[in-house]
Formats: sequence, C-alpha cells, structure tokens
Amino acid sequence: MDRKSAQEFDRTATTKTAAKTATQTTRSAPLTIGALAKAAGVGVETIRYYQRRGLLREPQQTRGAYRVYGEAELARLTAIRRAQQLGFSLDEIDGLLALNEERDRDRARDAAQAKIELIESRIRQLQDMRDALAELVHCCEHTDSPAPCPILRALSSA
Amino acid sequence: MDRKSAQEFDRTATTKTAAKTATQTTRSAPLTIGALAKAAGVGVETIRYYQRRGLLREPQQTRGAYRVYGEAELARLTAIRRAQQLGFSLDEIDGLLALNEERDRDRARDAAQAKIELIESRIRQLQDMRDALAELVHCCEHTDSPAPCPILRALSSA
DNA sequence: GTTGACTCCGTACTTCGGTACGGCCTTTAG
DNA sequence: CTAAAGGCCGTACCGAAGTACGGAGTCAAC
Repeated sequence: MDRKSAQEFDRTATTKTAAKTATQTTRSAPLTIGALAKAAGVGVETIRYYQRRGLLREPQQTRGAYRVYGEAELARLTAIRRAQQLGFSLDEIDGLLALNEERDRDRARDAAQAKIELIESRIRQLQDMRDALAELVHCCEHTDSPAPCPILRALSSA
Repeated sequence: MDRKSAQEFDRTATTKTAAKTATQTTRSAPLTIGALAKAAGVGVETIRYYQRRGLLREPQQTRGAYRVYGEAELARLTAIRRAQQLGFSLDEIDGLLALNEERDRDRARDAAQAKIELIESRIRQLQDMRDALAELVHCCEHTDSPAPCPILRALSSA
C-alpha cells in the first residue's frame, strides 16, 4: 500500500511541471535511490534526509516495493547542490526552488542580494579577525626573546 | 596552577570570619556566579558550561553552599571572550590559555598563524560565493522582463 | 519567618546538514 | 533456491557553543 507521502504543500506549484513530470520522469532514466545518489554525487541518506525535510518529493512511481526516480529528481538534487555552493541554506533553497522563473524574478534577485550582503558582512568579520591576528603575530616576531608572548599577553592582560 | 595558596576548607556556614582576613593574591571582589556572569557579560549557564567542559575551574572557596568567584575567574572569562573574537574555538582556547607566556611563544605564534590561514581560506570561499551571486544579480538586472530569471535558471539548467 | 531571588545539579533541547545503526523486506544474480 | 546487495524505516548521533528546564536547596531581606 502506498505511503501517503506528506507532500501536499501546494505552493502554487506550477501545474505545468506537475503534469509533465508524470510523463517525462518515468521515461527518461529509471533510477533506484542508490543510482540517483551516485548520479547526483550525494549519499543515499542525504536523499532520504531531503525527503523527510520536504525538500525532495518522494516519487509516486514504484517498481515493486522500491521507489523509482528520474531526471526530475536528479535535476532537483543538482539545483540544491548549486544553491548550496552559493551559500543558501536548505530552507532557503526550498523557497528558492518554489519560485516561478518568470513571475518571481524580483524575489529571486532580492534573495541573492540579501545573501550577498550577509556574506560580505561575514567576510568583514573574518578580515577583522585576520587583521588582529596578523598584528599579534607581527608583534610576536618583533619582540625580543626573553619577553612574554604578546599574543598570550593580549588575551590575558587587564 | 601556582595560584592555589592556603585556603581554609570552611564548610560550616556559621563562620563569617573569612571575609577580609585572608591575604590572598588578588582575591579582591567576592562574586557569586550570577555577579561573575554579569561582570563578564556572559550567562550563568555559559559559566557552568565552561566548568563542565574543564575550561574554567570551579573555585574551591565557598560561602555556605555557594561557590565564590574572584578576579581570577573574571580574567579567565575575559581571556576566553577575546580569544573567541579572534576566531579560536573553546578547545583551542583551552590549549592556548594553558601555554606559558615565556616558554611557549612559538606555539602561540604557530596557532595564530594557522588560524590566520584558516580564516583566509574561508574568506576566499566566501568571496567566490559573493562573486558568483553578484554575477547572477547583475545578469538578472540586465535581462529583459519577459525572460525567465537568470538566477533560477542557473540553479535548474542542465 | 516567610518570600523571593538566587544557586546547584542533571538533563534535554537548539541549529545545520547531514551520517550511522539496526532490523526487516525485497530484488536479483548465480 | 538461496544469498548478497540494496531499499525502507525509525531513530540516534555528530560537532559547536551554548540555552532551557525542572526540582531542590539556600541565602538574604523585610
């Protein structure tokens, strides 16, 4: 009996795509979860984790007791990986991939812009750390030997 | 380590004589854990967490059933916070604060140098993300309206 | 002499993105 | 037919640095 699959998040999910996947997915490349994982370069457990999270649909089609995956799932995993490399979290990716390519350009651009700003603020933080550390190292290298370590002093001094 | 000195093991709550008579090193302000937390700008739970972790000693001195903290603990918490701001983990800080200011200068400098390199590699990663995102945003802003979003296309295209 | 704030202690939970384990079932190759 | 490989499921665990909670005890002020 089929698992009811908690995938009734109807976020206006482009009926076009839903209709096409039924015909396209099945006829391209039938994959087991293991084959899909290998093709996408992730672990089987990762796929199952994405499914639990609602980030990847469980395919409705099965071969015997096993689910059958296709190009749609592979494409989605690839998109997830790319978005991760751009710094998006899985939650953000979920939202991003639910956007409509034509109608939601503003939202996509805003998300990207916001992410840029977050990344840049993090970069500045890290640069501050690096500068402070570099200063201490420089100081350490230019202090004569019998003196206490300027780095450790910087941590402990009042 | 060398700061242990002779302290009375006074478990009875009735003796109040321990207040100022002791000629400790720098036992200036007797603090409860709450006062110490406030002074250090951390939460009480954080202090207790550091103690469990072995990063902060539990003071042997007590007033009644409560532990008494002093300048030493405050200084240590301050040092921990400073080291954290430089990007060190609590484990690393534990090691760092165990170093000897005179004898372990090399080790401190090496740790700082290694941390710098780690930070710089992280910065480069983030810059790559930012550049890729900026490129996409730029692309998005220079694409005519009825076209699909280049950002979303970049994620999903084959 | 009671109230209320504080302390102590142990434990569980948080975020994030997975990874691992164990048991059972199914599929498929030999 | 059988055995190995793989799939399915639920659950626990990882690391990092805490945060939260609950119960019991205690200190101090009024």
